[in-house]
Amino acid sequence: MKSGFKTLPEPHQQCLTCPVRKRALFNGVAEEKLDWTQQYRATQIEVPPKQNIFLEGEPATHAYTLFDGWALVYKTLPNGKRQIMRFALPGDFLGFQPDLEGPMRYGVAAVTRVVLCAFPRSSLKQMFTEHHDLALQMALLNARYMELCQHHLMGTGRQNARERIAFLLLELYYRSQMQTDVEGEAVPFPICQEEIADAVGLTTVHVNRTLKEMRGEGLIECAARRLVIMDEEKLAEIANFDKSVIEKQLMF
Amino acid sequence: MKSGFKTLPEPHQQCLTCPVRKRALFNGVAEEKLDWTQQYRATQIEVPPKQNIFLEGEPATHAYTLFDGWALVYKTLPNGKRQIMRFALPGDFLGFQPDLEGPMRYGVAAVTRVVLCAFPRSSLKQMFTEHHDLALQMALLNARYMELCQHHLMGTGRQNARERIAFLLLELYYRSQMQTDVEGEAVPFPICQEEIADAVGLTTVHVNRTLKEMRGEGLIECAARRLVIMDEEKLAEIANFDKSVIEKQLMF
DNA sequence: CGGGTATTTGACGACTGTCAACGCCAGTGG
DNA sequence: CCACTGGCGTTGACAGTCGTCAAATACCCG
Repeated sequence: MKSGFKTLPEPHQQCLTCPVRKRALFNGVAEEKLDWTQQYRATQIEVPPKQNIFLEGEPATHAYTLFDGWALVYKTLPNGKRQIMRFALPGDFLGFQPDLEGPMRYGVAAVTRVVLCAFPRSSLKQMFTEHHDLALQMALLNARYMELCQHHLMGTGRQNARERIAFLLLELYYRSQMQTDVEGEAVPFPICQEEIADAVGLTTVHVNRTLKEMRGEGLIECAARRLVIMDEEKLAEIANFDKSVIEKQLMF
Repeated sequence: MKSGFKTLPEPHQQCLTCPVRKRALFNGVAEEKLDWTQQYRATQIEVPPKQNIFLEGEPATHAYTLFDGWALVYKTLPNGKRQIMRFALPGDFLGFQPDLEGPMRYGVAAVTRVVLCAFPRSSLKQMFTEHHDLALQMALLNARYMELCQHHLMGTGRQNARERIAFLLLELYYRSQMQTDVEGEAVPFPICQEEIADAVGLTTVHVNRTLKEMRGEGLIECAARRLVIMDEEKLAEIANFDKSVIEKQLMF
């Protein structure tokens, strides 16, 4: 799958200019110390929509920071059913796992066209060992992803279709809004109903029915890869989404 | 709730003798460097069954390594429904989250009587900053918990009652077995059906029906706080539990 | 022995999945 | 320019899993 990768001629320093600095790995690392990241020969690559970045169970040479676009992190059951763990947005780190260099324990696929900053996985351990700010930062980042995963688990385990979908829409709405800093408007929403279904643990048919219902109630509008939240308050109520608490958690 | 805590007269060094060293925070830290943990004034405490260790949304003074007993990590929806994120077994770390010193984002409760080794949360950051092996170790530990959470999410989102329960039983069976190194026998199983239900996202009634069914088929036996897996292979098949893959992940 | 907690059971209904078909739209090629 | 094709969204009928409600039984501890 990786044969489609295309290496861009951008300079290494691009890696340090991730648009969403505050949630990237290098947040909190002193500017003057960033030079050494070059020694890990970071490279920028581009992946077209729908293409896999990691294949479940397969080895991988690099880990990545997502610079641009959306990706999805998933696992597949032996019977073929897919569960999406989380959607990755710019600034997110992809490819950290307990065995730093072992085969990937989850798959990652590009949703849109995606731009990645690559680190050789073989140097991750050294990187974290020599630069402890990075190790702590990675631990904190990972704790954040854990938070998302736990929310997700709570929703899937204890909420019905309406509630789960409302929750997902709000989560992506806020995370997306943080990227663009444009409030109250339509946010990019590049995922299809099948992806919503695989994320919240429903079938596409039922997701469709639920979205139709929500549109009918004037809660949301979604079309042409964009999402508008019409009645944020009511949607938040449905989702059991306590903005004051969760916003902080999403922001971190 | 914490009023029930009881401080034991054990020496600090107890903290370094967690029975499950290989998965504890100090794994990989050179023995001779462990002295400094004392400076964080680690204390051992004991918590009776059913008592909360962390309350959701409340501040907390300490984080913990679980030395003995089982605990459960949970979140609660505004409507009161509880979702158990994971069961913590000896060696597990409790209380790491993105905002190291902020209010707890999840609750933790003792399942059995529990023995904890406490670290002041206010010194966590310093601890991780000054000892980067610890920061990396924490990141890796956390990645492991993330793995469990993701498996859990996949099960809840994409498997039916039988499959989810089979998976949970096997997970706890293997994790529990690793603690005791006794194979093929009954393992301790101190959780009740309501806790199974809250973990896998079902009702107690349905959990009960499913367990009955499984017992009837000779797959398992569970009573008196103990669990026996009668037909491991068949249970693994039901759970879509690929032992060769998952055992490694559980072991890490 | 008594009271509280956990387990068990049955009847019923709702939510969600399955199957199948149709419509819409964009990209492709003649 | 138009037919063709594949992906995605939409809809309906029906079935099944699972939740709800309610009550009985078993178990544990003081």
